[in-house]
Amino acid sequence: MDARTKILETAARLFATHGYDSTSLSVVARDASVSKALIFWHFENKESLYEAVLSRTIEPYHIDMDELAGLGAADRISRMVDFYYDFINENAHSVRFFLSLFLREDKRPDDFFARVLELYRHYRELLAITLRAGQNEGTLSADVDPDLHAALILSTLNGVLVQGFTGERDVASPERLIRELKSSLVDRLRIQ
Amino acid sequence: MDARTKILETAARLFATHGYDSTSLSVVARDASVSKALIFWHFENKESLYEAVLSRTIEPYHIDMDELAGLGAADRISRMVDFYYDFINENAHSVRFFLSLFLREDKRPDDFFARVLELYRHYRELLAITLRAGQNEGTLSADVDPDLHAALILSTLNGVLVQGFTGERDVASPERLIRELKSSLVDRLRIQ
DNA sequence: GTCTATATACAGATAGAC
DNA sequence: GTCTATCTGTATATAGAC
Repeated sequence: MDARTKILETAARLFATHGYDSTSLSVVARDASVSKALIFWHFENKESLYEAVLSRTIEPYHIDMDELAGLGAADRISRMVDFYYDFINENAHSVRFFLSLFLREDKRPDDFFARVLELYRHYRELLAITLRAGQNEGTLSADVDPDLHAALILSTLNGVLVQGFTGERDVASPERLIRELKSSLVDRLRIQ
Repeated sequence: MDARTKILETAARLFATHGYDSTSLSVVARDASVSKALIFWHFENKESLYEAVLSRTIEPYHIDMDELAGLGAADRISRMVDFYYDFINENAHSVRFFLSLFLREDKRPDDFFARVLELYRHYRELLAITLRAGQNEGTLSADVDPDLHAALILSTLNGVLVQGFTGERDVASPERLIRELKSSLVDRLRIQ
């Protein structure tokens, strides 16, 4: 691996765990086994390095809802819930990082946040569209507002993932919570 | 207001918005209109100031579930949901701050986190107890696990508050989400 | 209790050799 | 591309006058 990549990976790990200000370039250099000066040769300054790290981090984020064809609306939603949960698990470190950035008022590079929010909205719209389709087909109960209920499902998913991040899992594992979510917020809408 | 209190309040605001490392004592001193040296006279060092701030922040946190007597189980749960939501709104700044601390791996003073987690568990237990009581009375459906369902309600509440923090409220306001939460996760359990 | 002045360490960033 | 040596600013923290 070349030095530039080594720097990026090391910085990504440190930024994500300690934050921007608490991560000194001296430590990045030491952990990446390069000199501080080399960081400034590859990146204009600390902020540029940070942006390069965010850019790399967000790169694999995408929504790809294939293999949903042929399923009923409720099953499609159920799969979408699993998709979201798997995505969070696969990207746990960076998702946690982005969430912590959202909660801080400073150091929020708007470009990246816009992209994350866009993916988020897109996913919510897919949920809402699927709910509405199920209602129109007559396979899902019509007594919920599709947009509102989609937002609730997403909020619950976020709550479950936050729960996972805080390490509070004595009562209910994330997996059990996801099953209960599906049971209470998806399966109850099914019309036989 | 005495200087010590002024320092504590200024530091609380700055720590909460910018975090520990990004908050310099020079800025705290300037915003509190005191000298840097005075901070060190009142507090041993920056970390002590931080702990004093956390201690003050957490002080008003408590769970006080009065005026629930006489209500049926479902209404009690509904009130508890409102209680949680109101609590978050009243303490939005500090709750947001604590949540962001939970997501970082460093600077987690364990004493305070233990206290916050204890309140959290206590609230969840109150929910679970009330659910179980309703099932035993026959006013709530018995086809959910009380502990698991209580955890799900709490996860959803947390998701709604995170949603509020991220500023994503175009589709659904927190208030509408809370109403949908009650409708889907509480009212559906009612047995007439 | 509160201040000014200062010590000390380390941050981000640059110069210049190789 | 990569290094060592160094500059400059600012951070935490202390000394000592009032």
